[in-house]
Amino acid sequence: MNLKELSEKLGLSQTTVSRALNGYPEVSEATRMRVAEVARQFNYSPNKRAKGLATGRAMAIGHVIPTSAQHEMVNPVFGDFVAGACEVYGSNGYDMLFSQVGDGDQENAYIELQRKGAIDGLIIQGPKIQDERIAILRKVGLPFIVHGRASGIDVPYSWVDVNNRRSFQRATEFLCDLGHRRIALINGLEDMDFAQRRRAGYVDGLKAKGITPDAALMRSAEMTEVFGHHETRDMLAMEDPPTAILVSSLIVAIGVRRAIEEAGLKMGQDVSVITHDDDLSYLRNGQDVPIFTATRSSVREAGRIIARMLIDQIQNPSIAPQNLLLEAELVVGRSTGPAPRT
Amino acid sequence: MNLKELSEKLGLSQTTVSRALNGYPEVSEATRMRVAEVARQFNYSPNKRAKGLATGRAMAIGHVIPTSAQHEMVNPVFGDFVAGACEVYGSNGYDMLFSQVGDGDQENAYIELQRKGAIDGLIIQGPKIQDERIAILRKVGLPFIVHGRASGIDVPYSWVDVNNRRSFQRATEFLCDLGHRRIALINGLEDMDFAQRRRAGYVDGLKAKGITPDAALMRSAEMTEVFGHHETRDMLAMEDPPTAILVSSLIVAIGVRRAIEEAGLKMGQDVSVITHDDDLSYLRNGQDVPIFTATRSSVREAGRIIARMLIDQIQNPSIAPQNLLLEAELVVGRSTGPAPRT
DNA sequence: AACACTTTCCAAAGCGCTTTGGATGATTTG
DNA sequence: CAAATCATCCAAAGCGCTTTGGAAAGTGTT
Repeated sequence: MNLKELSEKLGLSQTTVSRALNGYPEVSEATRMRVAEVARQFNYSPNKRAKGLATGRAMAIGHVIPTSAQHEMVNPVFGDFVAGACEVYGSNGYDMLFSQVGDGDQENAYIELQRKGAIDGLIIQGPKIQDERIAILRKVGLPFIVHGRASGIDVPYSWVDVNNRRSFQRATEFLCDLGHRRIALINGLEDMDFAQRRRAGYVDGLKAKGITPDAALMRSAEMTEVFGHHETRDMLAMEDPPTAILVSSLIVAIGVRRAIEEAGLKMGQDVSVITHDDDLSYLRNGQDVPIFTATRSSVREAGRIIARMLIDQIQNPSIAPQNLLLEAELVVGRSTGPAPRT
Repeated sequence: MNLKELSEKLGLSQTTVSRALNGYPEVSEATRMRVAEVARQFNYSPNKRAKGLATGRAMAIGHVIPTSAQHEMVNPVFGDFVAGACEVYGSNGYDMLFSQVGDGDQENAYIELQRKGAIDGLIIQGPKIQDERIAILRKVGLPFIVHGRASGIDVPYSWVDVNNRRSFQRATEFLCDLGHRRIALINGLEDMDFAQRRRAGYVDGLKAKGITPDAALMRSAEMTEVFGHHETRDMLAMEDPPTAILVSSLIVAIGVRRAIEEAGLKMGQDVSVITHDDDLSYLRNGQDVPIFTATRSSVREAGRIIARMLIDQIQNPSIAPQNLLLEAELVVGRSTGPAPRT
């Protein structure tokens, strides 16, 4: 059943049927009702490709996945983010489209995406320092919003980010106030913008309390459980081991905890841990009482916020770039305690 | 730059240019080269919507997300699966499209999806017992493959599944052979097909060893860390607590482990644990030595396999439904040991 | 009754591509 | 040398929708 057949069935022109269905005022309420009724009855719904071709809008929002070795999607944080965005897309009639793109020539990839007309806008995740995608997209003219920020990019662009620097500074100072002096940082990959900011916050916090940062206590890599375990075991074996560890993700923190326990120590007593918590649905930080003291900020909610912002921007292209800095809350759990006496 | 402009620039007809670009034989190699060169130079790429409209193919594969309370995407297993599929889609020119669909009338949703022509086929995840989606899709005529199976559906359809029953039976017998008699099962939601099969395997395993299943030792819910922790704490407080626990997911197992340790017990000594391990990239089961004894089967690889199968089916619609049963391997880690003497 | 508005509807063009059914000229064949 | 064949190319129709620019019918005004 297509428009033509439907209109024949109704004894109306395609124009009128189309207008009736899309809520244009040039059609009487009576015929609109009739059209709607018959359309429902025959299970008519317009062909998306044809509609897209005619209107120039795809009703889809893109997420580009670089073909790197470590696929972005496997990151559980990604899943929650995308779930949040998808909720908003869905209720606004947008679909979500992932396309895999060789990391080689990003530039052409975006131009092509624009040309192909498969999407109306896109979200950039995991911005790096000096991320080149921003300049490319500004040139290409596709609406986009960055989840995070890219240090070193001065041109205006829309972003939504968590105040990583402040939250890690607070967490660091919190640990200092508990008497800790040897505080480690297990960070994400340091070419990622958020990781840089977290480190800056951590260093600021230490300095504010008169502690000199120690490079041996700063680790960074892809945020896996195994990584957290490995680095913690390594550091606990040092002659001057840390008494507290600041961790970038709950998944990593689980590895940290495993290493602490394997060493026969007790978390929150012998070693304090604060982690960032993205409030993942499948990996809650405890139920009532938080397991870990954490800087918490729901990434799923961030997904919702960004999706809404992007849809706004698509529907109203003249809008100026918007920015939003979310504050993480510091929730105190049972993984922190006063520094042990030596 | 569209086809018309490009063909004018080349002094050729749209027909010829289109054919040159799509590899048809009716065009000389010389002009084909020329066309390709100029197309690259002007960064031409065909409009996807127009192409789709003309060819009737969308070059996109759908994943439908029901708008339930618990969003499917937040499941890390989902992320890995989808990443695997996306790799294969990408290298075959397909995009991946998620659409949110009210759980209310699934039937109409699929008919609409077909009608809208936004996708060429789809993957069904998380099949339930007697899953109605299969019948609907067969009727609608969209190619699809089920990740998992749906008990109670007898008509032929394509699926790829892990032999959940056998792997859980093996795991159960493995525990029995270690002397355990009180073996608990912490399962996923039991309206999910895989959960049913795992339970059946578990019960079979017990019976094969002459043990009567105890309903008090079988728990099931959404597979979160908190759930694993909660149920384990609950069961360890029983007067006749289990000495071994079979767990449905690594995430749940992490909660189980937390509860065991909180109770002052030692995993692999006081309480043995076997978990299913989907081999998630961000949540590896240890590095060299596995932490948990586990039934392992990479869900990411499953994603790749299914994607390939689906693309086959799309390109060759006359193909008969295909089925593939993957075997999980039982890897022995440090979470299991002989039953403690009482 | 003649006029100007509204209201309600329609025919046809256009979105950018593929594909059918020739047309044209070059090459081979009897 | 005329006829048949082949290699290249093209004009135009069509995919299913929206939207422009009217036309026809109904309403109210003088």
